[in-house]
Amino acid sequence: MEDVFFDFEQDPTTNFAFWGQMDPNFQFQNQLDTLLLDCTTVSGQLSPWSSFGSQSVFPDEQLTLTDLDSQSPGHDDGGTEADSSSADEPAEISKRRARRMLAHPPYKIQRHAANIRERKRMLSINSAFEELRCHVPTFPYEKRLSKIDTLRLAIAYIALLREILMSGCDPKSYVDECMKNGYKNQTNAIWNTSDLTARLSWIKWD
DNA sequence: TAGGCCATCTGGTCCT
DNA sequence: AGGACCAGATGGCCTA
Repeated sequence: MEDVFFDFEQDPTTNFAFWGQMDPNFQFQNQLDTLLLDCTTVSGQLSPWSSFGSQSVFPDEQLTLTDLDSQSPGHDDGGTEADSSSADEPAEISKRRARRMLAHPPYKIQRHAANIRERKRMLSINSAFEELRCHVPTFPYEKRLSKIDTLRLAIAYIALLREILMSGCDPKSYVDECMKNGYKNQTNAIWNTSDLTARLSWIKWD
């Protein structure tokens, strides 16, 4: 886990992001989400393949996409490629031919629909991460947790909560005790890697 | 400028 | 057959 930025001396008015605050992109993401929902509806109406019937666009061709050179995604959809006559090798010709096939409108429409679905899926994952960030303890002005840090801290937090439950102690005194005595217990290893007790010391337990 | 993080596109695989 | 899920590739942004 990378170092977590935290400076107790830091002026609260500085521009360090606090995870509890609204993500500056949140509003934009919501708008994008709405847009994607609309697009999904539209793309559902489009139904890329149905609009072209059940007949394959490539009746004679079984495209071997894995054989294609990995063109930089999103930068060459195949439609911009010049028909150079310099490459005579059959393999090269086959590749170019395949790229041209991929540039056919039905494929592009289906791909575009898949991209929209994928973006929507990632948005839902990200919103779940946002929700999770709100449930893990952080320092008051700690930098917004990355996804991987959020997951690791959540795991550590759950482990600590389980220990507190098993101990039957008061949570605050349990954390205080851990801070005082250090990490003698091997079972603490799971959660003490995240400075969790230090973070928890900032929680108002009442 | 390098490295971390992230969004996006993409093709393959699995599932319904 | 089509959608969900996944991982790789890529480029942009930000920070030390």
